[in-house]
Amino acid sequence: MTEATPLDERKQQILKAVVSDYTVTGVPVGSQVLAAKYFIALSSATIRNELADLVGTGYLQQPHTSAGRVPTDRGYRYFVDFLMDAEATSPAVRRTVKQAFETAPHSVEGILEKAAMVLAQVTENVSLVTAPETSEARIKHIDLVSLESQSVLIILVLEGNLIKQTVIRLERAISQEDLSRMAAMLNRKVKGQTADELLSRMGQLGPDRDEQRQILERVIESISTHQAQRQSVVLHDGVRNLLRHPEFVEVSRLEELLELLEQGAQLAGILQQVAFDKDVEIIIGRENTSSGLRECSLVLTTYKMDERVRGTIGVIGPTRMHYGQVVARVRLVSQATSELLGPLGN
Amino acid sequence: MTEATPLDERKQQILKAVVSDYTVTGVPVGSQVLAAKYFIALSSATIRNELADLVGTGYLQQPHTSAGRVPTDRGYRYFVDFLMDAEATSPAVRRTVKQAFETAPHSVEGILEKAAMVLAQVTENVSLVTAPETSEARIKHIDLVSLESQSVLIILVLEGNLIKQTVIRLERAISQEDLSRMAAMLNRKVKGQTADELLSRMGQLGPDRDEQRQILERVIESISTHQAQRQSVVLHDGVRNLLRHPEFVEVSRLEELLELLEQGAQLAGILQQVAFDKDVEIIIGRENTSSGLRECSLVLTTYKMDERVRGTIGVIGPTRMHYGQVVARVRLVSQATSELLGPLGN
DNA sequence: GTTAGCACTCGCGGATCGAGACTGCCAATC
DNA sequence: GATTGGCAGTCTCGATCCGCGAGTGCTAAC
Repeated sequence: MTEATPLDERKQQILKAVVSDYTVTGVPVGSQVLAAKYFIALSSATIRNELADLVGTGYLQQPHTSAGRVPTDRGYRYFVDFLMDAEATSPAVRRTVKQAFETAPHSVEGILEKAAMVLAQVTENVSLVTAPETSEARIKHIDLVSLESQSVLIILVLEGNLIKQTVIRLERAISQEDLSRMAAMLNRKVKGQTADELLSRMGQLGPDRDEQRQILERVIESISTHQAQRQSVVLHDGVRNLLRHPEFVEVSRLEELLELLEQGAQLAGILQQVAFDKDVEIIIGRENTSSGLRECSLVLTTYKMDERVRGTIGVIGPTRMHYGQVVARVRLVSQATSELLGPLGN
Repeated sequence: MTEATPLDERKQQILKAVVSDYTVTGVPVGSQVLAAKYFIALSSATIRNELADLVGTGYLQQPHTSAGRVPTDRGYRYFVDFLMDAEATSPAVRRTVKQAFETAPHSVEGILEKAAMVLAQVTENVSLVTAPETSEARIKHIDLVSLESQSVLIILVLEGNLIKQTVIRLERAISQEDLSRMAAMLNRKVKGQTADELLSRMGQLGPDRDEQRQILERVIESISTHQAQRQSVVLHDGVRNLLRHPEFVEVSRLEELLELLEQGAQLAGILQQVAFDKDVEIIIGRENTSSGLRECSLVLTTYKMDERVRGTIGVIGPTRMHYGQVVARVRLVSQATSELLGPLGN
């Protein structure tokens, strides 16, 4: 592309009109349509001149010589950065979101699943939600259950009623009574701390308490490995929505995207890089490092729990999407999710 | 269709050849191909006569006058009932399955997720797995965790380390110490019983133990509602595999199917009807009651846990699938899953 | 700077056509 | 009576062609 060119007012308005029209019709926008629908004071010839400039500076492109204009990634970028109107979400959408969350269970996972579902529904795209960071989540409760022989099931309740489980094998069999006593003791020591804190205080348990120490080590390990596992999983919903978009009649694009979604790891990497301080982050087309997302855009934000940012939530769709609306709805669902997760924090 | 016509040996062989060839090539099979590849002793004219008969009796059809023959649903049915060879699974596939399960966690959910994943992989179709029946699952452990104010988190460990959680609100606040005592008591009473059994013995807790009774009621309720919820969810994986099948270049078919998968309830109904006594059940094309599955086949079997049948596992794919291979692989994964779930039973 | 006019380009959809693949049928053959 | 070779007929598929319409770029006039 060429260097950043400041656009004069009229060029901005024309770019805005092209993006707006194209996102709803899906058809390349011609000079006559623009003159008739958006710029009655101007002739199509004038607009043609401006369009030619916008093509020259890389904000627009033509699929072929005698077609209308289509925004480039750069055009979309300019649009979302400077031209996009702040849109209010309609009452119908707010109601949909509210109702969806009313039936959500009292657990982080349940709420996030609902969030993914309703976000896909209201944006008509694929929703993405990362699992929350747990390494600094406070431990609420620990329980030990005796299984057969020397196996013990460790149940860990974290903030947000997030439950983790691991099975460990001990060197000798321990009765359920002993395990319960041990669990009670662990609870007193451990409650309200994070895995990180625990790790640094491991020394306080003397070497005499061998089994307790062993279990505690596994508890910490369980938190962090679960963390690693979960981070490569991205909840998503609404793949069927993509099929309605004409850009996916070619199945090959869909295939790349599905691969990304079903394996998850690469996608998780992208979502993790979302700046936690920004409001809503938009990644357009080739701005994506992943080639499968060449013609897709991501609209991402974060959700909070207990006043801290804990994960990413957003949508993925074709670059030709109604950014204003999608941004508003992603923000809405993110806020609703955070509100719902809040009271689970303690 | 016409009445059931017994097929003579040669017609059977021809039907078998048509199905076999069509499932691998995807192209309607002509008389010359059949004569050259499968029946060198016969002329194409003879085969044409036979083919015409098979069309007349409804086992085959022609897409148009000058095309080869394609099996009808009835043809596939005859094939899988009488003609299909028992196929052995290749060592490579066995290894894939084994390796996949080696990294599975020690919980029902984790194992079933892995099963869905690997089944999709080895059959190159979409895998389906229902959650296990829990109404007659034995309770292993109960734990009560005090949340803020009067809320209590009930954690329930069932057979197979299946964990369920619910939050309830009590009429008065109870300390964690009291809750722990109550949990210990509940554990003694409840351990090893099923929800059904508990329900019938509710009377044994006197009315004086009001809170205990209330909690117990919620425990039972939690098992059964979770049951209802879970039953409308069908684990699945491998949607991307479908895109490789030429029958899904038309996106509309895919859309119907995705809708079925993402909502789940209807599909769950179908899967539940799988006869638990049969080995592998195959449902072909229009034999499906659901219109979205008109051109799909299901290959289903069950998995066991603790010697009892607990759920359904299988795949969904286009009617044109390699039934012999798919059946063998579904069976393999089902057995591996059952073996892995077995030791979790106690 | 704006505009009307005009020649030009190009994609799209429909029509046409020939090649190729199979079939069904008939008459000859075993 | 079953089987077979031959042959005319049918139909799809892909390539090609063509005209329409949409839209452009350019030029000259305002």
